[in-house]
Amino acid sequence: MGEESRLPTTGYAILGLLTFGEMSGYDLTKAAQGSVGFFWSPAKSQVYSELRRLVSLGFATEREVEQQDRPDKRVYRVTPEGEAALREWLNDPVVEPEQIKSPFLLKVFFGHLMDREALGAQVKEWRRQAEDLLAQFREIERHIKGEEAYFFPYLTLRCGLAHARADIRWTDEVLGRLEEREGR
Amino acid sequence: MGEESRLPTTGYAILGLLTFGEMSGYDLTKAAQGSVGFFWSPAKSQVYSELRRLVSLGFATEREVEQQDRPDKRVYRVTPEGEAALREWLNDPVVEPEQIKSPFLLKVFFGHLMDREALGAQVKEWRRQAEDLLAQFREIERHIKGEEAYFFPYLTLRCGLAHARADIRWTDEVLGRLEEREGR
DNA sequence: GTCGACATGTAACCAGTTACATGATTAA
DNA sequence: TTAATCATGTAACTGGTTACATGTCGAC
Repeated sequence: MGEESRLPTTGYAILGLLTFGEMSGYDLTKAAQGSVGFFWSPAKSQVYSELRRLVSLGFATEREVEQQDRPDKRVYRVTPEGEAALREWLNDPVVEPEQIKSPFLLKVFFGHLMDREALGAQVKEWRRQAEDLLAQFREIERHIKGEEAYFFPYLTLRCGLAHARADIRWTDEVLGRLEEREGR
Repeated sequence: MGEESRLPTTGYAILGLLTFGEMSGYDLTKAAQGSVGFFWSPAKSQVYSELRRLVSLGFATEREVEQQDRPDKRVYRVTPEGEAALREWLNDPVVEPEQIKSPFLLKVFFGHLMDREALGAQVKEWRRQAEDLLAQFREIERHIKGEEAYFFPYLTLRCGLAHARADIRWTDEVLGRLEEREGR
């Protein structure tokens, strides 16, 4: 016991989603998109291969479901061992820092090599995207705010909201500084 | 011309850093850590293999430098073609959304499966890390604020500052909500 | 009747990580 | 003299992405 064979994080994400009920790979991919996808988004092929591993480790069970209208599917369910492994990971006190990949910030960093208008346009586009996200988050908030069942997801949503707002304010600051610099 | 053979983003990151001067793979890795590393951090082996590709594409040139005290090294320089490719990428109006991987937020999302104290402790650790980052950013800001040469890097720094502050505020909110919930 | 969205998954590839290798210098 | 850090890089592995495959249903 304590056989610490750390899964890739995607594995835990899947186990976590499976605690909400039996799902197929397709279901999981969809479920992720609308929830944890904002801070953890596995590709679908990744979901499928990870599911195979979870089964082989005894962390999930597989069941074939035949359908008439649609392709047959395999649905998965967490086992007690799977949930134990998940809990162990969750309670592990090590807090990995988040990792960000932002091609856009990279471009800004090298802004001196960009055309003036190209940079301005991209910053504005970035702002638009942040506003889109913010609207999406607000919409979700309307639905889950105050719902005890969504207490923890709501916390992560609040984080998303804070970041989207910070991004919008930042783009305004940048646009201001660029204009001011133009004047010099 | 316009031979659009899109490099992986790491390739552009390296080309960008090389515009500041001739560097070895080791130098590049170090340089990235203190600057673009906050939003784009290639592993060193990735830097080396990408350099090989850049040379083979004619985007960089390689030069052997012998040293007595230390291992010999190969230093790299951008070619005009390399800079052109970089500029093309920079000016391309497509703005890719940033991608975030946050095992921590994933844990919070599944907080209902965590032990009370474990969650609290990890949120506090998260806050600590955000404060560390904030301090680091403030220190960098002291050095580069107002320096025209660092105008664009400074913009990205401002983004980092905004995010670090948002994270700290968010953790405080979370801690508050957790406590309040405890009472119920 | 064709085109896009829903539904389910596999295979091939590549980006990126971890582990390995090696030697010199400095601090304890 | 042993360990840690600087300095430079390669090899082996794996997580994750893109492209491929296939069939149904609804909309136009």
